[in-house]
Parts: sequence; C-alpha cells; structure tokens
Amino acid sequence: MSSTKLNTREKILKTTWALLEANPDKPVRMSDIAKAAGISRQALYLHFPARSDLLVATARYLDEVNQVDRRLAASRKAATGIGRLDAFIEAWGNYIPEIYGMAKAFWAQQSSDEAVATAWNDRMQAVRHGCAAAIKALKEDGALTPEHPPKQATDILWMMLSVRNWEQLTVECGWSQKRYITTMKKLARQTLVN
Amino acid sequence: MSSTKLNTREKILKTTWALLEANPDKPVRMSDIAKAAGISRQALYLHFPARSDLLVATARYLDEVNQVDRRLAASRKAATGIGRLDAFIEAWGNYIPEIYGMAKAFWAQQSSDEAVATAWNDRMQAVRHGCAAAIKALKEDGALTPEHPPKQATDILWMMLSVRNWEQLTVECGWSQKRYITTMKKLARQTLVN
DNA sequence: GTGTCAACTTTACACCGTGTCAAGCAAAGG
DNA sequence: CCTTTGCTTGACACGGTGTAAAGTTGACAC
Repeated sequence: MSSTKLNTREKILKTTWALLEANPDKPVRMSDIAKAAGISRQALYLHFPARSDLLVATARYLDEVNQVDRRLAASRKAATGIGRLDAFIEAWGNYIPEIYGMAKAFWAQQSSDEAVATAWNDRMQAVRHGCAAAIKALKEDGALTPEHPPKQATDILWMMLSVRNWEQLTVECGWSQKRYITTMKKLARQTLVN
Repeated sequence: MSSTKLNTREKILKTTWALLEANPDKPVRMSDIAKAAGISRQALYLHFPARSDLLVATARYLDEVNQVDRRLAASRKAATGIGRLDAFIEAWGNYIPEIYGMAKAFWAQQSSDEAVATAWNDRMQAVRHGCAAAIKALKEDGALTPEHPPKQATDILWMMLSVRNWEQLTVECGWSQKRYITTMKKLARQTLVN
C-alpha cells in the first residue's frame, strides 16, 4: 500500500486534535501524541519536521473538518436583506463558538514558534472577514441606517469591552476605533433614561 | 539597611514587567531578567522559588501600579444615573485597553503553571465584576429599561461575537447566554429595515 | 578590632522536552 | 532475491528550569 504514509499522517492529525481537545489547558508533548497514535516518537518527526509544523498542520486539518471554505463561500453569495442575515447566521453561527474552543487549546500548546501564531491569526481573521463582509452587505442592502441610532447603555458597555477584541473588524467595516468609542460614550449619555 | 532585600524584590518585579512589556511576543528567560536587573540568576531564585512565582508576583505588582483597588472602589461607590456611567468610564476606561496588552504579554510567557493562569483569570474577572456591578447599578437606578429595545443588526452581530468572551459577565448580569443569543437573533429579524 | 548574619556570588549539575543521528527491520513490489 | 518505503530502537546534543554547595561582601553588635 502506498497510502500507508497518508493514512498515518491523517491518523497523527486526528490523534493530535483529539489530545488537544481533551487537554485544552496543558501542552501536549510529542511523546504523548506518538503514544496515542500508536507510533514511535521518531515517526512523528518523519512526518512533521518540528512540533510547530504538526500544530500548523492540525489547524489546517481542522479547516477541512469544519468546512471553513464552504462557510466563507456561503456567507459571500447569500441573498439580500434579511436573507443575508439568515445566511450569515447559518454559515457562522455554530462555528464561531467552536473556534474559540480551538483557539484556547492551541493557545495552551505554548509554541513559541511564530508560524503557529500566524496560522491561528489567519483563521481568526477569516472569521472576522466573514463577519465584516456580512455587515457590509447588509449596509449596502440598505438594511442598516447609516447613522448610529440611540442605544441603551448596556449596548455601549458591551461594545466598549468587545471593540478591543475585534479591532480589525472595526477597521474592515470602515469604523475608526477611537472615534467609535468616543461616539459610544456620547451616545450613552444622550440615551440614558436619566 | 534591612530593606535591601525589599529593594531588590521591587527592582526584580519592575525589571520583569519592563521586559515583558518590551517583548510581548516572546517568552522572557530567567537569565534575561537577572541580567537586566543586574543580579545573578540564583538571586532570582532566592526571591522567587520558581518562574511561575515571579510571574504571579509581577501580575500582583501591576495591580498596585494600575490602582485596581481604587478603580474597583470608585466604580462601586459612584453616584446614581448618568453619574454612575461617568464614574464607571473614569474608573475603567483607560485600564480596560491596557489590561489586554498585559494579558498578551503574560500569555506569551508560556508558563504551564496553573497558578499563572489563575492569577490572570482573577484579574480579568475583577474587570468583569466591575463592569457587571456598573450595569447592575444602572439598572437599579432605572437608567435602563428592563426589556431589550429594538437594535440595529450591527449591534446584534457585535454582541453575538463578543458574548463568548464575556460569558461570565453575561451570567453576572443575570442573563442566560443561550437565551441572550436567541433573543438577539429574533430582534435582528424584527428590527432590520427590510 | 572580632564575630556573625544576611544578601548575594560563582561554579557545577540534574532534569525534562525538543530535535538529530545511526543502524536495523519488516513488508510490498519489481 | 533485492530494493525501497515506512517504520523501529537506542543514543545523544542542546537549551531552559531549578538545585546544591562553597565562597564573598558589607552592615551591625559587642
């Protein structure tokens, strides 16, 4: 069988993610992975030159499992107006909570290698891109009014707290972050039932 | 001088944070810290039995620097209504962005020790507590209407994305997370200018 | 002065996880 | 039968953490 190597590689990736998922708090050692996959530690290095390569490959492997390409495509070619929002929720709704779990597990791996961080940033960026595209599309549909409407103070607080995590999304949506927060503060004062 | 040891300890903590801040992407080694502080590596272990202890101590040290206690107190005993929001913004406004930078630097240290993770979780929790208290207080003041008002789709998307990060806050504010998202989706459909 | 104690120094080393090197082995396929 | 492929075992170098032991310096007590 010439596909033995491919099978082993697949098995390694599967096992790696299984271990990461099972221990989202502790770094998983190469020897642990080898043992769980039923192969020698050296065979691991035969397939992946370094631990960081294995981690990056596992991240890519998860893209397939989670059909990220399909989601990206789906959220791009969605209908208009309310249909767009439905499509967006359908495409990303269950993936967004999951990707946080994955990020946590990879974070715990403590790889100092930049490739691992980059690979993961790319994945988070894909989600942000998807969200930004959806918002933009809704805006173009006229489903959103261009000005910020009055908001409740809770909303403003939520946004102040979340804007840091999603600063890239803010930029992609064409909102200046600083100005955004300032506006939020101002609106908070205006809209409070004082 | 009997305060030599205290001075050295202070110097170590200061140096450690300086190095963390300077390299928020790379783990800082004990030898690096010792060198920067102008002492031997062993002196470090004399003050802090392990690297994780030093990291935890540095986190606590930052609490003092950032006057977290004062902020917590200030956001608790604030005025009512609009004054509360002002007090909240004054107390936490500049700290919240900063704490993300700190978290990043500590995250990069790749300490597998649970104490470090716990220490940092506690700090993030303190911020969440502060926010939750402010929101609750505003609610009690009657500054917020009890029902969710109509929202723009952007708001809902923001919240859907941020709710994961701040699930604890959701709980503390007495909101069920699942129900929150469901409500958000429903409101999104209702309020879209379709 | 002498002695003592505390803070720190230097040197050396054990441990652990990553990554490497070398030699061997079993099975598929010409 | 012989070669190639995909693995095996065993040994080891390296770097960073943490430990152990003996030596040095300076402040203060008597």
